[in-house]
Amino acid sequence: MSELTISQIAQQAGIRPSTIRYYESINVLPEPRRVSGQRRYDETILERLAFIQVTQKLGFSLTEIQQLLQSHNEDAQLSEQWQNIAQQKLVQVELLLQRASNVKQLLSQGLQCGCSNLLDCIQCVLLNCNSAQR
Amino acid sequence: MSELTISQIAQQAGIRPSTIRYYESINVLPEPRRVSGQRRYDETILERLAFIQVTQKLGFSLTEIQQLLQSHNEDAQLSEQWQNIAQQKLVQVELLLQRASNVKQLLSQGLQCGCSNLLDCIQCVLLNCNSAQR
DNA sequence: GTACAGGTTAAAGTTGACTTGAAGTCAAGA
DNA sequence: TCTTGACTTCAAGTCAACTTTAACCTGTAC
Repeated sequence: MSELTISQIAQQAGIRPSTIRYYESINVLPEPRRVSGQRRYDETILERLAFIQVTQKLGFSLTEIQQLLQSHNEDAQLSEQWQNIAQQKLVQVELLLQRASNVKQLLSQGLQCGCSNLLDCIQCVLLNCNSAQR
Repeated sequence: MSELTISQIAQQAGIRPSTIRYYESINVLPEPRRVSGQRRYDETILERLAFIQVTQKLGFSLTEIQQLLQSHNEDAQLSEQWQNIAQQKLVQVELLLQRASNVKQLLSQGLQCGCSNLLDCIQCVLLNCNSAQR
């Protein structure tokens, strides 16, 4: 039941207080309760912030994240809508995962083979050349 | 040896001609040869554009991408620099891969369990609840 | 030869995601 | 009571990554 201030939350989440206020202003975060005008949060907000951070890194816009987070206490249509968005996003995440593992391979093989630039490495990976070429 | 115009390249890469000119202006793409003032490309540019697109999605800035692409025909120091950047980036990509697969699990399990919003689903995934709850 | 489709540049505008600044409120401590 | 530190709002500023605009050029088709 511990109640945290905006800067405590910010610190734990690794972001700035202004970011939290901004998220609230665009409805990505709900309005928290207040103590003499100041925001107070419980720790569940951290879960939400973590989700926002990861999905952002995955290329979701804040508008999309807001849609994902907000088909709540609404009718069945919106629940369907969330399923649709989630389905779309799932496809995108899968694609990104594939491509990311290609880049991962490119980078790590590049580090092994000792190519001096990336386009060399692309060739190197495509040709499956493992030998160091200095 | 087919020579393609800027809009043909743009179409194949799924971007706009203006983006290609922009990339050239910030040295992410090399200056192409010209025919009476107009840019002409061969298809290898598509490889480079594909790489740019993926790495961008993975969170690299254009400045970082430029660094990765440009430690070329330069001395050994720059080659080392590219190895350093590649090493750093590899760590980031691995982290992102982990997190992405969490989100993937969240989204796909969310679709299975029929939760009507994401925070329910986070709970659902954490509690390992597989049953549909309507 | 003139219209037109598609290219060119340089500069200004846009968008998303924040950050900063100014001016004010509030509670606790000296 | 007065200062201090941490909060508040609202508006304006910033930054990356493009896009749009305006004015112009060029090769081909009629």
